[in-house]
Amino acid sequence: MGIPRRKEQLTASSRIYDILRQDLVNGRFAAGEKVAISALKERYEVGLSPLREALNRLAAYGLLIQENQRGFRVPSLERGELDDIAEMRRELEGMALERAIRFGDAEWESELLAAAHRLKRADMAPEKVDEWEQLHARFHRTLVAPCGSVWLLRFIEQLHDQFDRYRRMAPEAQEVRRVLDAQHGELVQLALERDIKAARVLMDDHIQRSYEVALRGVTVEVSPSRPG
Amino acid sequence: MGIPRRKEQLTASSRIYDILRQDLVNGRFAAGEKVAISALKERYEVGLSPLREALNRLAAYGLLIQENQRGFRVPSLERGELDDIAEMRRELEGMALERAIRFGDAEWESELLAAAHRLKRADMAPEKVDEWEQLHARFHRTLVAPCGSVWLLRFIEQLHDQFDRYRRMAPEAQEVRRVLDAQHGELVQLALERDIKAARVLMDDHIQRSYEVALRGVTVEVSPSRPG
DNA sequence: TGTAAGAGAAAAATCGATTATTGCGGCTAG
DNA sequence: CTAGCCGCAATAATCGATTTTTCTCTTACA
Repeated sequence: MGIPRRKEQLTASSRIYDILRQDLVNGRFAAGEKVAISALKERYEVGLSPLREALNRLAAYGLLIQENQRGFRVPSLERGELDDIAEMRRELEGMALERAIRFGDAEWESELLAAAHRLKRADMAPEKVDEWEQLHARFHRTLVAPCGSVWLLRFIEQLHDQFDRYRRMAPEAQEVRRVLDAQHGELVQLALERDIKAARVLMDDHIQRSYEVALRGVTVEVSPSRPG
Repeated sequence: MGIPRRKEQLTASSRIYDILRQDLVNGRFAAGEKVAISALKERYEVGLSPLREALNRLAAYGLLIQENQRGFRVPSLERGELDDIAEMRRELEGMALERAIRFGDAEWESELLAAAHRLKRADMAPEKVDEWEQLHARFHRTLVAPCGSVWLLRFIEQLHDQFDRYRRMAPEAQEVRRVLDAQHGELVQLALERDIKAARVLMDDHIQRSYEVALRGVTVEVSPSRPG
């Protein structure tokens, strides 16, 4: 099955880009930290050129901050920025969901059910959290996929990556997590019923609750010893 | 006046990035064309490393398409994509304008009047068109600047660059141009009056008319000899 | 006449070394 | 003391050369 296309030969740049993007989103770099290029070079066993190309891409994407003549930094976590990201997620994902429900066909319904099922079944044990995150991201992508705008999808993806940096820094919130997981199922339900209005309301609530979880990662950051 | 900040020392990468971005937006590369890296190297008198870093950034930004192991291409101009870009501009700039009118202060009003005036006074002679484009972009930026969301502004900027690629490819449309220019003044008027609803309607119309101009650049592309 | 294989050229990607800039310490003049 | 300046070490940026992959053209064979 599938087109017998030539095997997609990845470059070192693209490989390291994917890895770094994951690691940044998953909070494996301290927020605000300076990126030591030569350290990364060893840590990921890659040459300078592909590494720098990957860093340049990540900066253009918004997961790193580039300062001329002084390299790259991991963006710090700011409450104001999280507010902005969450607000934009509400706006754009709401818009996309509405369109997806309007345009999505039977094939979409199947994929949506499948994605939701896989996510529900997935193990959330600490060592399998990366896998769960993949399925979670995929579910949300599937939900809005048939919205008809590649640019809208692109922006949403970008915002998701930004948002997840905050969420993954925050402490676990089991009670809220249960509610959020249940909402995934409800979103599918409303999508299949083509209830645009209710779906938007639920999506808003879903993002709002996620936001409140993510927020705990920011406010906790304030050190009690330093008044800054 | 201004903070006595250290002089921002540009890197070769950043310099070439700015230049290429301009040239891409202004249509100085044929749509769909393959980017010959070594040709650019000579054309812009820059080394391979900074050039490649700039190209990587541009691809992440969406002004180039990167294909592993076979370099970079200039995106082709597709009607469907222009539709998407224009639609998103309407949505996002409408949203941003509404917020800007709500949050903008007196300082904003001054800057807006100034930007509109500079644009109106600007010469549109063919050899000064780059300057006019700068002022035009700046006017639209100023209009939505106080919307309160850096991400929204970022997306709008990106869409503007995409949109302008199409618009600058299209043949001149003097009559429509006059209407569009007049609308700039009317937008300022409505912004100062804080008439959110009317401003959004006008912005929608403004983008729609610009879209229709830009569209002429796409449909003309179709060769009469080939029926595809 | 069509298809596949392969050599050689062209282009992309990467490496290793070099150059330029910044950041930090100590030193000195006021 | 403290502000400012020098020089050194660390780091970022860039260069030139090399390796790897793709592209193109030719030839062989069915």
